[in-house]
Amino acid sequence: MNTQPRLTRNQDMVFRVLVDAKTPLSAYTILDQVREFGIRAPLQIYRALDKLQGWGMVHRLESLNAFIACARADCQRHEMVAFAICDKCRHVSEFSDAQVKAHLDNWVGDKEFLANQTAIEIRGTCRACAR
Amino acid sequence: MNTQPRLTRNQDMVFRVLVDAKTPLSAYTILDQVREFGIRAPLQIYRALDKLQGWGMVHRLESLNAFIACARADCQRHEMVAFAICDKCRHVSEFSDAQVKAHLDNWVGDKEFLANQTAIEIRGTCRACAR
DNA sequence: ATTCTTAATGTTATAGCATTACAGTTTTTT
DNA sequence: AAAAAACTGTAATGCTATAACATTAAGAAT
Ligand SMILES: [Zn+2]
Ligand SMILES: [Zn+2]
Ligand SMILES: [Zn+2]
Ligand SMILES: [Zn+2]
Repeated sequence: MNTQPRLTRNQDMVFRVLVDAKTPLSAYTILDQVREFGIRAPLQIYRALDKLQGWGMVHRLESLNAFIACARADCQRHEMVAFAICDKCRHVSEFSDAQVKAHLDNWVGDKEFLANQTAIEIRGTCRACAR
Repeated sequence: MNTQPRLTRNQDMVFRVLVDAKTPLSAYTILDQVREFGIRAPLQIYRALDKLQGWGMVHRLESLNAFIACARADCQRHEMVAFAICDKCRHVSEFSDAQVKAHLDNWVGDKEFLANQTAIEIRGTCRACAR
């Protein structure tokens, strides 16, 4: 998507909260953590998140209605990314798999479907939580 | 998941609405369509949807917060299913791809992640809407 | 520097999605 | 018949997201 400029004050606050978090956060949880810095409304969070997502710095986890900082260096490059989400501890592993991407691209190509964005989210239990 | 018994009154009403629909419906849209039959509260819809999902008769589209009747004969079998969702007309194509499943199984196997459920949702534009 | 233009911010209100808690009923099993 | 399990009804509440509008800040053009 668009290339990333210098972050504004709100964008920077939201991004920092997500980077520090060990688990995905909802927009309202982020809001709670930046209230002390003068942000008061959900919309301020959602606007910052929209920008950060556009720059590949943050991902939205559709099955959680939550957001997480990108775990990779430069995420707008690999464009199809998958998440393994632990339902016990909420740890999230981000990865990309070229072969999965190839197969899905293949399918949508056959159907002449124009793909914009793909969400792959695996819910389960991580190794640590499985003991 | 569990094998499907005879549907109760509420489950049957909700399922029929979804089967008749041409696009995914939110729980509240379903509610609107069954109010005339005496259902009044969202929870009655969500309870029916939970059961129907467990039996593989209905899928939840995470990126839409909406639900759709399964397009396949016996969906609890193939357990990893993907959706291509048109953002213009909301048409949804359900498909499964053994190779995608194999690659993702491979990844979670390496990480010793115990997968329960996988959501794959491709958002974009269908052939008809692309002209 | 001043105007023009675009992007970001602040605020309130509202819309949309989902669950908790509790009480009652029906169905199935023993 | 009694006990257990599944399903239903209802009200209240909580969480997630956007619409609408006014204001301010930042960048480009003259
Ligand atoms: Zn990423
Ligand atoms: Zn875990
Ligand atoms: Zn299905
Ligand atoms: Zn379409």
